[in-house]
Amino acid sequence: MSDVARVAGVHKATASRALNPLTSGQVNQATARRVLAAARQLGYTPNATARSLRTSRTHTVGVLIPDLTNPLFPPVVRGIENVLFPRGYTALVANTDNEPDREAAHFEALLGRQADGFILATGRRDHPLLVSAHERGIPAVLVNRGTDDALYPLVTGDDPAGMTAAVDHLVALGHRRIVHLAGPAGLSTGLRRSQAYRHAVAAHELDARLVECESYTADAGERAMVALLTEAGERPTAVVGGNDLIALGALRAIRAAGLRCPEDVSLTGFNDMPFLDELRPALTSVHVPTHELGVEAARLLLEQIEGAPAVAKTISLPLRLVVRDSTAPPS
Amino acid sequence: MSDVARVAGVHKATASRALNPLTSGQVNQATARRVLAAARQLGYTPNATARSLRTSRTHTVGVLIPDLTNPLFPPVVRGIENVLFPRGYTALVANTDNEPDREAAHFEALLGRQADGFILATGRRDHPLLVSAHERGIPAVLVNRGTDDALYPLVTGDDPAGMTAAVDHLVALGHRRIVHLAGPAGLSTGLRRSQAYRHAVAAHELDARLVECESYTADAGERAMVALLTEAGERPTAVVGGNDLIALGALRAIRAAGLRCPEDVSLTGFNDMPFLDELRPALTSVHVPTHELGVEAARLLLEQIEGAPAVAKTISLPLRLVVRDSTAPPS
DNA sequence: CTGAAAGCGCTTACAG
DNA sequence: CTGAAAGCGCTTACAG
Repeated sequence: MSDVARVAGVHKATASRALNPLTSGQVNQATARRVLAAARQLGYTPNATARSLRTSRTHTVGVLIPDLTNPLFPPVVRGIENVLFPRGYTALVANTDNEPDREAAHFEALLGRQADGFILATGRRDHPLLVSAHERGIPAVLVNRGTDDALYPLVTGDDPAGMTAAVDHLVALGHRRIVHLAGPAGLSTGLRRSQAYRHAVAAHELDARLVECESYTADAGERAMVALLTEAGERPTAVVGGNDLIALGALRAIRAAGLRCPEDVSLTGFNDMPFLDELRPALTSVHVPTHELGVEAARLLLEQIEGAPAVAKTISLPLRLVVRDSTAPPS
Repeated sequence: MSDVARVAGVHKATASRALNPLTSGQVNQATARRVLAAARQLGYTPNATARSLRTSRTHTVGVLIPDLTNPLFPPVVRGIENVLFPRGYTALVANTDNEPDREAAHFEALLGRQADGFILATGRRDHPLLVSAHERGIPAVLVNRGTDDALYPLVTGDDPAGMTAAVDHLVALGHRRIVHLAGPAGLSTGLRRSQAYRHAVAAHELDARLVECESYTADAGERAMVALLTEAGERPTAVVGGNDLIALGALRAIRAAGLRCPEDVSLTGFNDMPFLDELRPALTSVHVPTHELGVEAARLLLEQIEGAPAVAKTISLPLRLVVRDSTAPPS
């Protein structure tokens, strides 16, 4: 920047003002033009590090997700990026694998890099990191998964409505024995969907039957379904997966047991991850607007960074059931 | 840090030396312990911004990918992160959507943030950005897709070997009319795989027949397959997709035409993206070790950042054909 | 409208 | 082994 100032024949303070859109009004138009020209000529790129040190704003936000490899998260991250980038922010994405140590290590690293705020999509319902962040006045927003103590805004899908839509659909098809392969109760989505399932079946005066999976994975879903199929008692005619991966695992177990979907067992997923359409049978699922989740979270975070207080409100985005080929009337 | 120094009763220069593992040897052990204790007590986190300004190293690398939502890239990014994070680096991931303007804008933004280096997985074979980066001595590594001018190291799958394995497999099953639904020739993978396809069929003294798709998407694959099926001449008995998405689109078109896979048309993909196993038929594909690609790229970048020259070598990782249910002898 | 000066929080050659 | 000082590249109150 000193070079730019010299070429333009002004003091570097003036160059700084001319180059910053917010302060360029304080500078004579002709002078500003000269500075801009000099900057272009020299191929000048402002040093964001120096700027940050001076202003104590890095225009950087930390995004903590469990695992980028889970198809739920890439669209969330893109939604976040799409609102952040045009406003001059960049996202530092870190994968925690739902391990508290990794999460804490990344959180510390991001704090050291002076992130202006955080978006957390990580799972546990109980979250010591957040308490200390809140005490320190650090802006943050939660996506998809809440914590028991509401300290920060949460952007999430309307899981109860989505779960109700899935159960109602199965009941309308004529199913009476509808089992829920639930996500871990230690995750807020797992708990919330399980509760919604109980309410939904109760509303139809059906019995709740629920198997908790160890994790939101196909393998866990397969194990749970195998266990369910070897249990005594009448076989269920419909299974509601806690998410799509659990449903995929259940599908494997259904086939391995020599059963057909949807003829013998109807099956629904949750999240509507990509390529469900290409499966045979194409999987009925509850669509979650993941991109919009990211967009809303980024907006709320930006508001906080710009001074709005961290209100622990919840923003629920509507979900919709996408009916495909894995659900049919019981035979 | 001044606070830490005061509490420990030393000058901040000494505190700085004690806190940095590389310089803590220069400090009396007892003094160092006092500083560490003070830092812990105050909950001190070093300000990476200030450090960067002083050392002109941000421990940050820019990762430019086309689209995080393409299942090829998340594992690459995780591989990158897995080597970067333990070494104190973080990745700034940006999506370019293969648009030159977006790419240039992100590149500029990352340069302004003083990224220590770049990993580029973006597509075009011709790349003005890279030329200017190279002139400026900026460390960089390419992943998966190379450029025509070799300026930087490239880490990629051994596409020719993968393509040859796919064609050989189909020939061994008895296929003679094998078509390639190619990726765009403007992308280096598209060109490279097409060439390998031509060589592979020529080696079996078969005619090459190739349809170029507009992009690496299911829709483009579907359009290309529809066009192919409406052409005059003998219908092919096997189709080699330029990637899995193209193959998925081809599968749609095959079905829409009332044909069965693999009975009427055998089909292979490329990349072996997640969940191909769950498709019916499960798709035969060439497995690309995406995580390893990211790991190797990050290693090479770190070497450059630490002073190694940017040698334009190519590192080819082995690929292997995963045979599933979408390929069978012609009927 | 512009300049001169101070300072953001570190690191590191230079003395001692 | 430790301290005092300079400086990384910006921004911004304060004068003029």
